[in-house]
Amino acid sequence: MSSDDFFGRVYEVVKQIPYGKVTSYGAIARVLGTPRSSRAVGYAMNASHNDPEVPAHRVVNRNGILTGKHHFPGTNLMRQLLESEGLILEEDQIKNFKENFWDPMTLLNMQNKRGY
DNA sequence: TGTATGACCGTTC
DNA sequence: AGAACGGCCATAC
Repeated sequence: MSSDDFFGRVYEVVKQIPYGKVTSYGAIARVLGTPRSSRAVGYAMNASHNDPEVPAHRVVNRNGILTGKHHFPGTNLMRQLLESEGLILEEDQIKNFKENFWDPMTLLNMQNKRGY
């Protein structure tokens, strides 16, 4: 994938989300340098089925709500995937969202500290 | 080339 | 504090 491919960049960020952690569309948009493109991030996730490597279930909205649940096969797949990673869900909302939120910008800071 | 759509977000009533 | 509105960006047709 080329670095000017928006979808590709979104997928690269999503792939970096640690196991058991989640992030938001807006956070991804910010780290890509386009803070207002959160909707486009969601659009990219809609097409993420092209790349099975992308853990799309770890991306929720800023309220920790599983807005993309209905885009997964089955009825509760997204929820089950998150629960299997140790997250606690209240209906379709992540209960301990703040504690398990992972900001992609953290990764960039780490890379910068490493001298890159 | 122009219009319509969406797995969103921040601000404003 | 909760609901409603508008804006913004990248695709699809």
